[in-house]
Amino acid sequence: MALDMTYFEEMEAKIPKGKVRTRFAPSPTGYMHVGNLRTALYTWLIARHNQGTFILRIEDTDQTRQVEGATEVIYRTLAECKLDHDEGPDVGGPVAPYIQTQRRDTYGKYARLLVEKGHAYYCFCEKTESEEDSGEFDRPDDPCRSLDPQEAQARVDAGEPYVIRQKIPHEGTTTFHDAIFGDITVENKDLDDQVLIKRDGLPTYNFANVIDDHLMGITHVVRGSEYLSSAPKYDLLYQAFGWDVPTYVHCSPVMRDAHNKMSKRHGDPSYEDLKAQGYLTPAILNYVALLGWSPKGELAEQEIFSLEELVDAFELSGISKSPAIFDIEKLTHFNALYIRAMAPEEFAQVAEPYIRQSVKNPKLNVAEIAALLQARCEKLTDIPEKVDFFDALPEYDVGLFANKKSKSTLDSAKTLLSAAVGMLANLPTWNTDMIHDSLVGLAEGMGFKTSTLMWPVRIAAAGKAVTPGGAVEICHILGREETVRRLNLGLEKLS
RNA sequence: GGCCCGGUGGUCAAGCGGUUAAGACUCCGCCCUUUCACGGCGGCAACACGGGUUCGAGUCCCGUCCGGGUCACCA
Repeated sequence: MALDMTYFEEMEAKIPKGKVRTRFAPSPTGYMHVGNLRTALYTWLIARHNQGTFILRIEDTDQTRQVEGATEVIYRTLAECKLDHDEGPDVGGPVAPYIQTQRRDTYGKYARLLVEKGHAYYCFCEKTESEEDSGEFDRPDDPCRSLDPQEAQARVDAGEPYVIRQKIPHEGTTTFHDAIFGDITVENKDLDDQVLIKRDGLPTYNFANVIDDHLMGITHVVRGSEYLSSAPKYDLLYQAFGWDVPTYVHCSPVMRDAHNKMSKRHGDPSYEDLKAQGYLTPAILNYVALLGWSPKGELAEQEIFSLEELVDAFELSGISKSPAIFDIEKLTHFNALYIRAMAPEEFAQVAEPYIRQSVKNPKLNVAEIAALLQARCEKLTDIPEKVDFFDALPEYDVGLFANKKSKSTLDSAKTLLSAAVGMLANLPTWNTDMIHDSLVGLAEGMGFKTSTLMWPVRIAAAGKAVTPGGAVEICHILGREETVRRLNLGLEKLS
């Protein structure tokens, strides 16, 4: 049966040309780990930096590893991160479909084309299990490689199971170019005749990639450096078809420590985990962008980048060759910076649910509490334990009233607290300025340092040594009645 | 084991033949201060090792060591 060449011509005619086109091509096998997110980000940045097109393609050729809901996580993550795609399964596009299992026929046709051209062959050998004998490194030549094409075709027509393998030259070398690593040359004899079409008729990852990347007009192939060693086989495939080779962008992995990649297995956080841990999406993206990439020139010292700024600044030459260890402490620092940079109202909004986890009393002003928190939390999840005392005065020891830095002793605390209660109970207006000025005035009038008075007031009001905000803010938030009640309780302790 | 890639402070990193080897995180000290933070100032700390090339090498070459990847009908 002869191949229908018009099919290939039609496919070829659909390929968009002239613009940068990149693709994020996850396999729906799990969740978005940090390395994945970074790959998506870099891929998107290359497209946007060059006013190009960003495509989402789902690589689901492994039937045995489908995970339910995995594609939804991908869509959701990209959307939350604002890594919008121009083409994809959900939005369509000129080279649809964008799900590999729906392109099944295409791969078979191209594989047969390759067989016809003499760059691939049918192989009828039994499934080879990975041979454990590590002593032997010379792979025996596949007998099917030299089978007569007529005979092979006859066996295929007879329904015998087969795979299609790439026929790689035994002689010579192959040199491919990578935007990060430069030119890399390998001996062809070190390359094996990899499977292109599996026994189940579906393509292998490597083959599907080449076909789809070409047919979708992809100009920059961004992927992990673990694919570096299969890149020469890709080049050979492109050559066999007579196609232009895209620009390879191989990125070194994001590591959990010096020896291991980030992985679900080790319990390393995914994007969603990080969010649940109180990290902000823009902070995560900003940090992840800098893990393995750094800006050049003028911008070399800048660390804080919005997505828009990244689009401007992103250059392939800034991508690092060596792996980068994910440092949660530095991410935390970025997160803190992002929190502090938020408008107060915006922060109050995102902080509210966390504040309400421990502050149930509806009379307490959330915005006011949030204002105390903004410079004092690095993650949103830090919030609940910091503000629990607003709802309920914790048990505390009378010894807390003594503090040498504030020059507060149990005696001074008793004297000052007593005076403070009386004064606060009769303040004409309950606002922070009034509370502040009268407290400061009181201390001065009694010949004490301000801090010597503020310390016991705050301890009595909050019941803990470390609090967000000072005595004045805490008293104001609690309200006069509750403040007076708590201060009197403190006085009792001191008696 | 073969092949490929990498190696600047604990971490992220700038550096592109001549620099006192940036900057950030962490840690420490000081200042500010109403506790804690924030903010400001200062400090500790690095070119894996050995040979070349060169007037001069973190920067170029070779070797060693260390680390990673790959050698699937997984991606």
